[in-house]
Amino acid sequence: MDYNYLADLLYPDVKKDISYYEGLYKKRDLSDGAFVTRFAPSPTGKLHIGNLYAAFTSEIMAKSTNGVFYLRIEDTDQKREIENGVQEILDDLASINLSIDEGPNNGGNYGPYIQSERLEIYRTFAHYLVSKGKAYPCFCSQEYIDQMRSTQEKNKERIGYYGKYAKCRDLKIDEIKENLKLNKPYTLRLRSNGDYNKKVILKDAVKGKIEFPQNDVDSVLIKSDQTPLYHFAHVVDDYLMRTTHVVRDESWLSSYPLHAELFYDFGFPMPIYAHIAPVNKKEENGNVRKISKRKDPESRIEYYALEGIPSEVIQIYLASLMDSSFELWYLNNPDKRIDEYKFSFSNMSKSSPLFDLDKLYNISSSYFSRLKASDVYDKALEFNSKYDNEFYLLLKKYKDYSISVLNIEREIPRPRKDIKSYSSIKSIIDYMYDELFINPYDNIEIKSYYSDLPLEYYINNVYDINDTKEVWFNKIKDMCHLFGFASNTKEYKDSSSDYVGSVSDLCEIMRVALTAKTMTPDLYEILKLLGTKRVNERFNNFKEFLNKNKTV
RNA sequence: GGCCCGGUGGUGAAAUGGUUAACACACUGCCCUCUCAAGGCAGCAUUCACGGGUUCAAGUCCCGUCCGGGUCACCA
Repeated sequence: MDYNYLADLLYPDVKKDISYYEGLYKKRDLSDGAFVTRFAPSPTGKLHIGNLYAAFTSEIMAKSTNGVFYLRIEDTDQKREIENGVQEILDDLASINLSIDEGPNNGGNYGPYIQSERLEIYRTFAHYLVSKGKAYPCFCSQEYIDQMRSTQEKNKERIGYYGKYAKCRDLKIDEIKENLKLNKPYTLRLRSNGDYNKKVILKDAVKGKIEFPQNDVDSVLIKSDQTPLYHFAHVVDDYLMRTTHVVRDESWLSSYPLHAELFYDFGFPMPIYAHIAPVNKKEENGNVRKISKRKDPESRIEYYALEGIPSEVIQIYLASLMDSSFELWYLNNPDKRIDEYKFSFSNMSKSSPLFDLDKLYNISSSYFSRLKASDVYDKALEFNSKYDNEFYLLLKKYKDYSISVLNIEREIPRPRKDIKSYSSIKSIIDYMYDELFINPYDNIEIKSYYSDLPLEYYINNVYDINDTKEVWFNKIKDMCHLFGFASNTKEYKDSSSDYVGSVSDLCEIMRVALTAKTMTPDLYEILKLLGTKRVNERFNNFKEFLNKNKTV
């Protein structure tokens, strides 16, 4: 058969040849050891943390080798596509701050980066394959395929379009012409030369050496609607975009033999593959499964936006999932950038990690504790402008004051670690704003030692806003005995029956009066920041509250 | 079912044939402390899925078994 004739018959519109595209998308001029990686999602809905894990892995490997990371949208299946799918992917990636070098919105010399805009390229490459006798049109109906499958299942044979089941493999040119004339829909299939009894070897960057039987299935390359299937598009695109490392989910492992054959047929060099295990999730009942957007709210990207977990934190978490040695390194080098760490595929776990929210929050609170107050303020302002207008306006109105509040026990060697997300800030400092201190004592449990007398004494005889912390606390200790409190906890523990409480209980009265909470940051700092007027007000209000509740 | 991948504490995991199986998160206790958050110290917990074999020596190498997962589309 004259394959050139067949190729022109099937693709009469193809005028260019593959060397045109090879010249157009030249080998990238990068330094030795630079990786070219990509993230190639389909616009079928929001991303989840597992997708992000793959995307981040690709990005960080490129970044840490001074390579290129690009985004390619795989939208060749219109049936599954959703509205705004591309935008959602872009938003999700932006929310964890991945730096995309090339993509639909970033430009680049290897585009288009959306597969539906590359159809002419695919047709040219399909034409090439047909002209080499490596692909052929298949007019088999869905009914035939279904029937073939059930026969194979019944006979316990391997399933697939191969060998004697590949009816269209050896169609005569006249038959093909006849079918085309009748406008019969057809797919383009690979004419496989593989031998199932021979091996093909994958040297995977993560999994190591894996042997498979060779592919001998005449897989569909181009659908009857003329759009390519993943396998075909992957080979063409990753070659033309000069990808050096294909990072993808391990579920692709089993289609490696097909991909290997396609690369071979085209005569293209193969990229290095890194098949990574998907992120899993443990259910309440102990079952482990792949993390899911629907079932696991914390797997959705919006969860982190809503919680106010910084993108850096997510990156640090993903990095430690990728390579647990990173964790130790980062602990010792908290000021370095993530990409300064030398990541390696071979350090990646071969098995699926379990998603661990506790660990993420732990990383988050450490992260927050290292920030400067003004940085926390800026980001908190930004966060609340989206999610909490009331708090946003307060932060904005009392800028310097708010920064001081956020600076309590911060920017010191062992800073507080109570903030774990931007959304948690409000509940930690809300009492510092009169506007949010409304009916504060409603839920206070009045303890036996609560009394307004120490407050009264404190404000009249002790309080001096200019005291240092040490002087202040010594004064507090001194006044303990006047009201039956032990001046230190040891004293109280030794003979608790002699006292109504200890100095910590005395402080608790002040703390509750000022903040309506029993647990807050440093009391001294709070007193200072609230200022004389408000301390007076709050003490008086608390006194009123105590009196009212005593009589009832 | 065929093919492929995986299996070290509750979790992430280190270990490259060589002490008592690191470290981090979580949990528990103690210390420190005006409460909390921290910080310090200690503890809990892995018969390295199971069974054989090789070796002076096995989590590590070999064989078998079991369990979990993936894949076998005109989805990606």
